Amino acid sequence: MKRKITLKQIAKELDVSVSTVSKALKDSAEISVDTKEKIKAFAKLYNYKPNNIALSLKNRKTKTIGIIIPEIVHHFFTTVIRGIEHVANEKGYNVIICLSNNSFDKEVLNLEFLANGSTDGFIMSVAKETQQKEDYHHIKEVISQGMPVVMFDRVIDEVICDKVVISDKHGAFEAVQYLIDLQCKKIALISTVDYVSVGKLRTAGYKEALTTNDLEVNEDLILKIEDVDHSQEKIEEFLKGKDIDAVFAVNEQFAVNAIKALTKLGKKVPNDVSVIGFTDGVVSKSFIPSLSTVNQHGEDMGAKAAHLLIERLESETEEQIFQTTVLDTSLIIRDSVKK
Amino acid sequence: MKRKITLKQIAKELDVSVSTVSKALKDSAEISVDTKEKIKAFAKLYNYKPNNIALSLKNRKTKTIGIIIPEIVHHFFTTVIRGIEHVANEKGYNVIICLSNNSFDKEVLNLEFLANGSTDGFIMSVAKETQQKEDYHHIKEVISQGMPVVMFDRVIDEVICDKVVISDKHGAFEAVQYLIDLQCKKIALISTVDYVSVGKLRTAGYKEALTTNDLEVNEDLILKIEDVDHSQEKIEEFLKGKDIDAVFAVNEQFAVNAIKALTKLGKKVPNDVSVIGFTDGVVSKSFIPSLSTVNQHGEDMGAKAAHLLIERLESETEEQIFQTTVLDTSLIIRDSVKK
DNA sequence: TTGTAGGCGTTATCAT
DNA sequence: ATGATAACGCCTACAA
Repeated sequence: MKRKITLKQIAKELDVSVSTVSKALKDSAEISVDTKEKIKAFAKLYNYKPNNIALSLKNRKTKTIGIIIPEIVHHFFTTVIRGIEHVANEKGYNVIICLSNNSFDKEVLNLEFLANGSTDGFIMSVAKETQQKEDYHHIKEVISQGMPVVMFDRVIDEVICDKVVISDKHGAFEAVQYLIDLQCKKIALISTVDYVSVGKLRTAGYKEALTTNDLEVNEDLILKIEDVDHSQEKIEEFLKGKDIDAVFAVNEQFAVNAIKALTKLGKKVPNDVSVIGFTDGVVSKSFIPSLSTVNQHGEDMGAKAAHLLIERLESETEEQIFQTTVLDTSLIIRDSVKK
Repeated sequence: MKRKITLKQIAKELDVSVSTVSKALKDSAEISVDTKEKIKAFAKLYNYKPNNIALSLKNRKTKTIGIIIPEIVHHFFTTVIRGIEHVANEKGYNVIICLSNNSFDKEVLNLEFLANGSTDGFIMSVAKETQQKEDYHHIKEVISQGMPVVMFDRVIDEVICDKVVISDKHGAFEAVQYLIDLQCKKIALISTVDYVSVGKLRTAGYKEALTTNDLEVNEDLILKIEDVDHSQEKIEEFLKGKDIDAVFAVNEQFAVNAIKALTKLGKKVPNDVSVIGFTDGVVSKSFIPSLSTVNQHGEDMGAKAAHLLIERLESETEEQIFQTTVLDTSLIIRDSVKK
């Protein structure tokens, strides 16, 4: 088995110096055509590839971007990753992904691991547990050490860095407005607990839409779910006996759960109750009835985040002004709402 | 902004040598308690962390495992990753994920990138395009350079390495046998094109179940889908006017598409037609009717793959015997089949 | 107890 | 046209 070959080995075999080999392979004008040919042929034969680690050490940069996300199940994150990769590859960067599994400790470990030389910068969406603990020292730490960080989706106000978010509040507003325009008057909200930033914002959008239209916010029609694993039961219990004509759910899962619960309770979607969810995923299209959702344009988000990060990585000056980019959502109307 | 601090800087600040610092931070007995204290305190203050890149270069190992998978949308891959991470972290390894997006070129790039020093070994499931081209030089290359590779799910016979697969054929067999036991006689198969190894195997299992039960294999009842993006139309067209009492689909997507098509055609699932899919994903549970599937135990698969890889990484001898581990599947019966 | 030197693989600078 | 040397950050055998 031929181990990976190094410049040194090539040099020895060909009885030249290491620097000659290095230059030859870079097609330097300093080296004679003869030797260049010889060296290149040999290198090709042994499939020489420069060692990234050595290059990284020498250049003090890795040309790779680290992505840290809570979980990968979500179709949304997949699209964001695609957007990041697209831009990154175009600019000659590689991308490596680490999952926090929504665990604070895991997030800290991942960040430390990647920050110690493995990446030039980060694009991240923080773990639920981290938002709950409100402990962001690990992120601030890497930033203070000069690693650029771009946050997306679940962002933290108190961490100073570039951010890309969608207009959660406005997206929710539009969805609820749509329901109101359909003459719905008793619109339930199924949200997450408030420490999840997006849940909070979407709830705010819901409330604003109601008040803007002179509808009362009825806390009895608002459900906040802590434990996603048992959302189905919670939602069934919540909807039982409620007199409603629409449901707005802050994610795909809850929307599906709501429809199932409503069906169980003998209500027809969309005839009796219209339902709109948030985040367009795989389930939305497949589900019967297909789900109306607020679409988040994940790919644009990823692309924007990558641009912001790379710009910072490659700018000479240490710009201290950070920006938050707000991307619009769009409403996708499918079968789960009345026509 | 305090840049990341190095041993050298600490040494200079404290007016000692670099090796003294290095030893002190490792709590070496060679260094006096006084200096150790002093150095440790200073290091802590400046949050010193050894540079991974330098360590990797020195040790010629990175303690990280590279995962290369076609796409991340599949719930199945998510579970595999979880299994890998669990074992890897336990053994002190980190995990980085790269996506091939089912593209051959991307797979080659990812492999080259990670093979040049970034990882100690790979766990991978090959891209669809790669299986189609039957070009595996890139994988053979890294293996010949001494990087252990473990393949899972979509494995390649002609590449010699450890493999972890599920008993695709047997899983399919069991599913179809189940349908036969329900007295189904006209069972359609919706599969992928044959170059996708798992599609081929599952098709074989389907056929074997039929022949074992003295049922004829009717090629008219077999659909092979090339273009996943238009599977819905294909399936509708295929099922139109077909006299069948069951459908076995080789993935979740096709199963869902089939149910939708059947519903459109006025057939009831499961009363008129029973449906079983392969791979238990997010959609299966949510769908109405909930999907019966062949469950793949992705987490076990990932764990096994990680064990195999780490064993090879840490064994002194260069074992030349490779093993293929076959994991059992299990049938999950939900509402999409008759009781 | 502390320091020096060499090396991991590469490249840039400065000889020869 | 080619080679020697130093440096990136770390560790360790050996020297002082």
